[in-house]
Amino acid sequence: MDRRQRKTRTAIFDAFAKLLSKKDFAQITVNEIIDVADIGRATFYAHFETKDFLLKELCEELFCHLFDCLDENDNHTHNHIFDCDAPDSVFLHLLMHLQNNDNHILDLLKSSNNELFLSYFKNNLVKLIESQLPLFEHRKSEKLPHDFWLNHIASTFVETVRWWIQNGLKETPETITEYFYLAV
Amino acid sequence: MDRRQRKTRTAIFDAFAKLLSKKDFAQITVNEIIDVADIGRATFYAHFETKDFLLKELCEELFCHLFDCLDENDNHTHNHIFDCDAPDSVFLHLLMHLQNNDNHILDLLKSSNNELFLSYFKNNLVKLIESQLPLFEHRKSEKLPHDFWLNHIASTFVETVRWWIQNGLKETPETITEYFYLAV
DNA sequence: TATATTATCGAACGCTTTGTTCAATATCTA
DNA sequence: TAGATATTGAACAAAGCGTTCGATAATATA
Repeated sequence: MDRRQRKTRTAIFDAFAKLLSKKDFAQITVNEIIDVADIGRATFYAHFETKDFLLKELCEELFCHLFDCLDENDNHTHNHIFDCDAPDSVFLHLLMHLQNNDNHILDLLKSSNNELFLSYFKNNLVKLIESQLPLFEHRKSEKLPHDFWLNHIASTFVETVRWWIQNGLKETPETITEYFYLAV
Repeated sequence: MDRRQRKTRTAIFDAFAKLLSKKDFAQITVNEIIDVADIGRATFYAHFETKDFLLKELCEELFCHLFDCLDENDNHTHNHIFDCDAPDSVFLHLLMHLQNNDNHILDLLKSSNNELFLSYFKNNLVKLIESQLPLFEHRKSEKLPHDFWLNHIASTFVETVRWWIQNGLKETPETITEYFYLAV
């Protein structure tokens, strides 16, 4: 990819994420984005069809890639966000990266747009948890439909994260992981 | 309140709810609303400052009043949505009204705007659950912070409802209530 | 019933945002 | 260096927003 294109694209993403962490998606105008990104109007529309498509691509960049990397990490080893001294729990792993505010995901999850991002977060979590299901087999899971149970675990994790963030991240990732395992 | 005002107000609410059950809030224009409601443009703005305020008032009408009535029902008896042959669980109660599609809430929770309404739903649930907390004291709740536990119960109910609706309401309210109590 | 009050109407207005077009310019690649 | 490609900024039409105002219709009051 052309260096110019790359620079423009990241300038747009950065500006957009900055704005999203401050105000509602609906209130953000294209004019604001191109002002903050410091690019021409026509350039914006050369990259993204609309503001909605920009949002979609940002979410995919942030979450899908994140979880994709997590999957790959099970098999190979190469440098990416999940390549660090591995704690035993993949959930603890996630929380630690959140706490670090990697890719400013935390800022977005704190903002008024958090519902939006939490739903992306949950969708990707479901896939992840499916591969970790054996961890969650107890008395309860026998009496409940499989997909209900799956959804419940993912929801509980997401809502735990929401609670953690809304309360100002006072607890350690380890404590939150414990809460999660206790609740589920 | 003037009969004309009442008629206009409900015409707007009905039109808006109809549109919300079909398409995204962001894609709905004031022109569409006044077309469906069959009222003049100036009339709309005489009732609601903006589309956002209309949404807010609709949500309050739907959820706050609903839960307010539920509270009152504990003490007095008069005719409203929760005045029916009372099942023992207030949650079962809620699910039954959802299934009946009272006030078209179900249509809204099915739509692409469901996140929006589910978050209102949850906010009101938290208050309700606080009054029912003794029901939810088990082993787990002792080891978890009080507000975390409260949030967990409300989230679990909301996510149970979401799952139920997304799967096409195949189960009975009784079964869903059972799932909820098992999960939480 | 007669009168005063109040709500609705619809057309028109200025303003903001959107998404497109185009020719000039800058930057990349081979 | 030459050809290809990306960026730029200005200008444009179209659509939506929220307001204004005089005319008309419905309601409340006496």
